[in-house]
Amino acid sequence: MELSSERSGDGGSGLKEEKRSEHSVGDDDGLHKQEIVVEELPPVANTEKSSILETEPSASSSKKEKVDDELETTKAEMGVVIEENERLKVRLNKIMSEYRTLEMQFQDMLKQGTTKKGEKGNEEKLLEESDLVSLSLGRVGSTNINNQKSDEKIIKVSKASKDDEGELTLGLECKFETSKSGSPENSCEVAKEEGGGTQIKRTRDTEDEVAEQNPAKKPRVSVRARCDTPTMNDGCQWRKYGQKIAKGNPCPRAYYRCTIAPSCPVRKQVQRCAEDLSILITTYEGTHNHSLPPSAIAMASRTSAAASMLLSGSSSSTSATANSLNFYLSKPRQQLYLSNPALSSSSPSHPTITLDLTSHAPSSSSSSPFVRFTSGYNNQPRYPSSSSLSFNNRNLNMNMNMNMNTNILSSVNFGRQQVENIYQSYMQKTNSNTALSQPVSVPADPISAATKVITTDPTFQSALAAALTSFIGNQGVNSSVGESNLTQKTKWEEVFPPSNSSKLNALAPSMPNSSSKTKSFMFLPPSSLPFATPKSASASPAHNSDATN
DNA sequence: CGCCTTTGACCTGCGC
DNA sequence: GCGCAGGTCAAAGGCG
Repeated sequence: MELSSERSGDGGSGLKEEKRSEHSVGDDDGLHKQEIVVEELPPVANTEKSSILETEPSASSSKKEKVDDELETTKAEMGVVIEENERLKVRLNKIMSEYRTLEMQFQDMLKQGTTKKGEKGNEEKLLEESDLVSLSLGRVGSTNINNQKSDEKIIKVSKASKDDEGELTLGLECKFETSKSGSPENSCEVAKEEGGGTQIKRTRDTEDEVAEQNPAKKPRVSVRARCDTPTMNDGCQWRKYGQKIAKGNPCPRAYYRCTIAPSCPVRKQVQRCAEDLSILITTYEGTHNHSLPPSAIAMASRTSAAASMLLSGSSSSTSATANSLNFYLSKPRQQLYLSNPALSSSSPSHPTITLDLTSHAPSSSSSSPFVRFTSGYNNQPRYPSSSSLSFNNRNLNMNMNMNMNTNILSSVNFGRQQVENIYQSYMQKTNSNTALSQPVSVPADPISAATKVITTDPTFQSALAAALTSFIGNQGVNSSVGESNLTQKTKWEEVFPPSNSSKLNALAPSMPNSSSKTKSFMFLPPSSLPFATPKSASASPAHNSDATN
């Protein structure tokens, strides 16, 4: 959405095409998609043949032989496709069986957790949560309060995955239309049903419309990154139009406007973190109304996706309690990562999502690694509008090009087993490729090992980010992602080859064909961080006085 | 000369 | 209503 309308248009049509093909068959998994190809091929071949025969009844024998040859070739190709189809069937069955196993294990874990928590006090509850290395998406506390309910939701999701329209139904229903007539922007319709309760529907044609509806809640995306240069090079051209000393931060805040197009409404604020001057906090606001240079696309898609996520989470007043996402992959003492006060206080009326690409989160007192992001308007009395995506490595480049349906997220939980599976998949891949690198010692505890890898290996971080993103970004609204889909698949398979990715796929029960259906996700190698380059000022010709601070 | 940064003034929203 | 803080405007000056 922050991307150009061109991109939106392209991606949108791509999405639509795929959806159409799904609908035409009424199945939502890759297996049947394959079958589409297989089943549709013969008629085509027959048609060709018959038409040739009919139009040229007096064709020479050589021509007939040619046709026969073509027929043979087609048959051979069909055979290959059928074989491939069979292989995919087997693989899918394996994935499904693994998923069911994992689901059972996870439910057992939840039950055990409920039992234990019933016996322990509040303080121990925190420890319990901490011990559960999980990627939990949902209301903060909801997993504690109502595990039974989340169990039901998970089951609903898995059931929904088998429904015809490729949408999540039953407990969750999500529908994304990439474009509507007259609007290059995306439309998002989210229907949520909680325990047979009311449905919340939301349609968003444009971000501006949302802004009109909630003028005080212009979404913003804030990026925290270590950067020595005055500004991050995000590929765009900016013009400084103001500077202010913000309260609570001695470093001045600089205001920039996008100058690629005169009418572009996108603005950004750049400010050094008061606590750590090496950290640059860049806050983006608005949507580009022009095409972006390639170097800017990555960041734009990232921020726009984060904004979209934020928007999708701010869809309604009730979502304030429902849109909290909480990934944590550590032993956090605090569920929430509180954004930097200097940042968050900048705009209490703006929902802000923070992509934290710094090594250490300011509020993370322990050395315990974490891969966590939180989103939501609640749970943070002081900074009610801020959310954060926080990763424990500066090199982690996770394209947050995802548009989360937080209603889905609220019913998704990753368990320890899943993390282990991710890790093991990663390790398999790593070990298969370690001929060129040093072997990785595998600690006895997979969680410890995973933790170690998370904190040390950007590749795995990217992979994990991919896992999370594919999980939560499946319902892509941002049409720009159509373009990035290939990238995603490629990178994903690099990290988790088909043989190893089954377990990961099993993590996405509601998205049986997540790898091919995921639209809203792209991740880039760490080296492609657009703002990490030493010459980042080239596209941001700012000479901020804050650099002297 | 055009584009950019700087910087003080002004506007606006919010809390008291 | 007032004050504060964030955000924006626009004139002035610098730079290539």
